[in-house]
Amino acid sequence: MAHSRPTIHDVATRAGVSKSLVSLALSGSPKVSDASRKRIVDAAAELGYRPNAAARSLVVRRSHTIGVLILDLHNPVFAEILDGVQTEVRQHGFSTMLISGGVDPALEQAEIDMLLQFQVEGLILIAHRLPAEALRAIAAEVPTVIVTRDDIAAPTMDTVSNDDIAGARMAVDHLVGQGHSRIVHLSGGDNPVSDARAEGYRQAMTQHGLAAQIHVVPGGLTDATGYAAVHDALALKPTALFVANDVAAMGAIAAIEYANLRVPEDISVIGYDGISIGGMRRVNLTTIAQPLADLGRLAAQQILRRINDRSAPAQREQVSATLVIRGTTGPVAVTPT
Amino acid sequence: MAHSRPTIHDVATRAGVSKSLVSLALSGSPKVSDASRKRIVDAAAELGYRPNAAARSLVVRRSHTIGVLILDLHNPVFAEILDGVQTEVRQHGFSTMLISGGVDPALEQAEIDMLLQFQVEGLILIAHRLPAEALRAIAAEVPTVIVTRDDIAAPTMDTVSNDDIAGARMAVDHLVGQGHSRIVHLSGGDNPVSDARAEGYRQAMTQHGLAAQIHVVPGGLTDATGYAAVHDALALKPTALFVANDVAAMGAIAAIEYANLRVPEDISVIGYDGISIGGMRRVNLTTIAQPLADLGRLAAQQILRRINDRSAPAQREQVSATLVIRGTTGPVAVTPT
DNA sequence: CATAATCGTTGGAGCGTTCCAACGAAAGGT
DNA sequence: ACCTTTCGTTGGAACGCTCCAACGATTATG
Repeated sequence: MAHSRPTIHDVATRAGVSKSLVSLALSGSPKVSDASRKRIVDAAAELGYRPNAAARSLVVRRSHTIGVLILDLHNPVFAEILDGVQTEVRQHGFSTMLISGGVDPALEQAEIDMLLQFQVEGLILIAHRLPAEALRAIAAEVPTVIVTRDDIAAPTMDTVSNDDIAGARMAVDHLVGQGHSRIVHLSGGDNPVSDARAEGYRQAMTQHGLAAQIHVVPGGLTDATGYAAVHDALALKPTALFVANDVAAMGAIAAIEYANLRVPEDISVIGYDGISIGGMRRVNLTTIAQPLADLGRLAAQQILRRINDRSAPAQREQVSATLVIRGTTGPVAVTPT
Repeated sequence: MAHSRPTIHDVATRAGVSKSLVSLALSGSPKVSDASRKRIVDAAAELGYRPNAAARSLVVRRSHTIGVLILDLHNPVFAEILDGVQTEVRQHGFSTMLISGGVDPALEQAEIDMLLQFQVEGLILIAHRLPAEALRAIAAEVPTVIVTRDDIAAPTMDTVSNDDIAGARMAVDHLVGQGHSRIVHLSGGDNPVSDARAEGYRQAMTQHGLAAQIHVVPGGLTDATGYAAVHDALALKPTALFVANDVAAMGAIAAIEYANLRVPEDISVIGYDGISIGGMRRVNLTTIAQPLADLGRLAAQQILRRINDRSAPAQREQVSATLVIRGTTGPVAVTPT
């Protein structure tokens, strides 16, 4: 039973040298004789030696780990962002410690505390629910970047997001371009991202002279809430729906079809996010696509930058979303419902 | 600039006690006077003290972290399993360190090495690609549980999986029950899980006296590979397709519809996994559903059990999949294509 | 009243590393 | 022949924490 792992000391005695030399050899120092190096490497291999990262990080005061908080793993958006983070971060010799937050902001704070105890060198928060104040406190302590939100400012906190207002306007523009005017927005509930998208909807509607047609139906960001919100939306007799995100849009489409209406013939639906399943022909969802993996990649780059220079000025990067026209939107019917 | 974090020593001097007492007080020992405890707690709060997990784990020789390796974050199956792992593990005061493996098995091994350097107390491998030998070496060193595979045995390695052969048979049974006989299997490529599902398909076909109809078209586990494999499958003029997993099934359906055939009227399609998006009405995929979150939960329970008793006998838990009939399968057409 | 037990507290050792100052031996320069 | 440099190597301190043995002061026991 290899119950206690071999330490550097075990390797040293086996190779007949001092532990210092083992450390030197294993970190690839040039000032170790070839003979010693070989003996050390062999001894380490025979013993199955693996350096203890906790001990190392204690002395070098670096953990080479960055913490990632994800709101909800079920939403594929976040998995795709995470993937971008992961690949970028790994290339620079860092690991990620992942926490998926719960619904409760207090729990979220506890999770972050735990990450900080592990001495993560940076924090990437993907769609969190923390109050601005708590966020600033965290950012003051450790390099932090927020993904998908940029409404909170702190001197040393970076953000990477897409311009939700602009994206929402693109959605409405597309719908109007297809001849729609009775365009209802299914909101994503009470959070900054959804607020911005609703705001973009209002702006674009107003700009197109459709201020009188503005209707925001409260909903959520999940399949179920999208499904449920359709009932209220249909009462407004829309010809098109702009839904706050793709997942909810898929739920909405289900509900529309359940009500014996066709998409897009009777009602056009456009989502937001650009999750990959939306691109599967089975789903075929028209959407405003964010470059999700890029979002993750950029977040990783920002955090690495700030780790190297903690006092760098706050950077708020924006990526631009693009309209992806697929099968759930079409021209308005000649005889409106 | 709070560049160097306060240590236990800082708290001690501020509270006017020794660092030992601080340690005692903060770990909730009863042998600390109320007066001292209060002073210590206050001092810690004022300083924003946060214990250094690396230092602690060095001395207590426990990291309270378990490592999770995920093959591919893009497949929603894994996210759902991970979610189950996460909630269970957290309840027991553990954290997770997540790595999403690449395509390259060598890279996977490197990732695991890194997890081990961080002194994770256990390893949960969700759909890995490691050779049996490497796996046994790892299991000998640290508690390990494999999710979604049970073909490799090691004395101290647990597995949790569903019975893929039985599940695949259920799929075929369902199709046969709908009158199908020209049932083609789109395989998931060359990996143990896909092999088992193909094997179940063959067994069931044989059992139903359809041995002559057995056709396995090589494919993969992604949307794109499912889409691509349909071309070969259609050449066999099937009335039903059993696809190795849900994601590929969605790709397959897209390809079928692109070929101007209808699902399920012309061709029935059944998948495997039970990912949640399959349940969205927009997708509405008939499938063999694994209890994914349960899979994750069980894996977590096994790892925790083994952490407490490293020499426990290997446990191979199986969960049972269930047939979920939705809209992509139906009775065979009276005039077969 | 002396001794023993209890209480709250403390210094120090040790966890597995890295890194620095310093070592002796060999090689080079004069 | 001596002094200096270079090379390979080493012991020990430090990182921040926990835990143990031991402390003095108070309280209980005989």
